[in-house]
Amino acid sequence: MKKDLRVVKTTENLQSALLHLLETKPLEKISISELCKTAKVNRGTFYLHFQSIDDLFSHYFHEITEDLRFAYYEPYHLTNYAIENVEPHMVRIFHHVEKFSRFYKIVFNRKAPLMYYYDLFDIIRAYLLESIEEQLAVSDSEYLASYQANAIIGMIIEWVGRDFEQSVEQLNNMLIEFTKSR
Amino acid sequence: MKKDLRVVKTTENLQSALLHLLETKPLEKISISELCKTAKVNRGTFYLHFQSIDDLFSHYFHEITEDLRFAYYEPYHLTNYAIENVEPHMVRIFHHVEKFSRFYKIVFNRKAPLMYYYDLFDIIRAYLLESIEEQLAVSDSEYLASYQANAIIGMIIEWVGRDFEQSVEQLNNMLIEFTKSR
DNA sequence: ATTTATAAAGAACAGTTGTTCAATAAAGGA
DNA sequence: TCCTTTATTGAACAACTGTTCTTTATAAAT
Repeated sequence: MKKDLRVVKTTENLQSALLHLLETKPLEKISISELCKTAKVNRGTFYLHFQSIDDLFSHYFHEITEDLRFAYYEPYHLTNYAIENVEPHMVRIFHHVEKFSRFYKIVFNRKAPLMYYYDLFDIIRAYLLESIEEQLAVSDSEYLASYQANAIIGMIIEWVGRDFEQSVEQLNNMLIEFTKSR
Repeated sequence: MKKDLRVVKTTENLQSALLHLLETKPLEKISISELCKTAKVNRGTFYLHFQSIDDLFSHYFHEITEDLRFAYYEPYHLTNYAIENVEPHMVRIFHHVEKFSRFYKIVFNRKAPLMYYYDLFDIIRAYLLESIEEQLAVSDSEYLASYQANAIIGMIIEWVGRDFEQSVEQLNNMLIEFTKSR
């Protein structure tokens, strides 16, 4: 069951129109009308696929996070989930964020909805949950995963707020330091 | 220089109208028109003080977080900032969130803007920053504060997602456990 | 290649948004 | 108390939103 080519075409048009408009103005100032005009898509058609600009961006951002979900998945599995080997895994997270820094500035904007945040959170949390599980009670390890995942995002928030002035290596070294003794 | 009574009156009316409407529908479905109608405030007047429903809620939520900022401030200072005494301080955070659970469900909603999140984040981060500072480089301790503050919020996210099924004591015990060895 | 299914366009609707303006009302200062 | 200042109102505006409907176009299935 493959997708109707017409749907593929319109969603692609909408997506690239969004990227184009993002070069000139912030996400929250892009109206659906304007977007459809630049995408040459009828406004009613937009609502057939998305319910808001945020929803459209969310779909696009989900594609970005696939870079984290899949491209970085294999190398981690090679490390046998040992806690000592969390390091290279986390380097990849910071590297990924830097690679798409333009979009992470949008994701962590005060006016951005939490939906993007949760997309990132869920991925990191799932990674960490795989390397926990053993000794703790189930709900405790779920809380630990959320604790650790969000801690890392805390560093990313700080990083974005400082406009990426630190290097990926510095971020990684700090993370190693922080997880060591607290 | 005290505030104009008319301003106090209208903002109070808008705020209580918002609380009233929140009993019947989610935040994102409340329109400015509807709000102004129930508050008996002219729509143009709304824009004199706020720029959106989110902005109004943000102001209200800021009042809620004062419960965390001030009411819980003194007891913490009495403990001399010792790391061992972070415990009672953190109990207060979870207690505060439970006390205003109705609003924290709104704050952590997928469609809610990050502005509320940052309000909470900044408070917890400021608390933690006070108890760090000593041995680390300045930027490192800022990153550590963000790391730890957001870790705690990670637990809150998990807690809200589970509709507060764990007790404040359980949350606190887990936090003690997590900060001990990682 | 023709038929069938359905996506997209186009047009229309009431309601919302953000803004501006002159007129009015109400608060604060002397 | 009177005067001055300024917050609020009410009305109007174009633009945007969310939705529905019919018609047209285009992909998929046979």
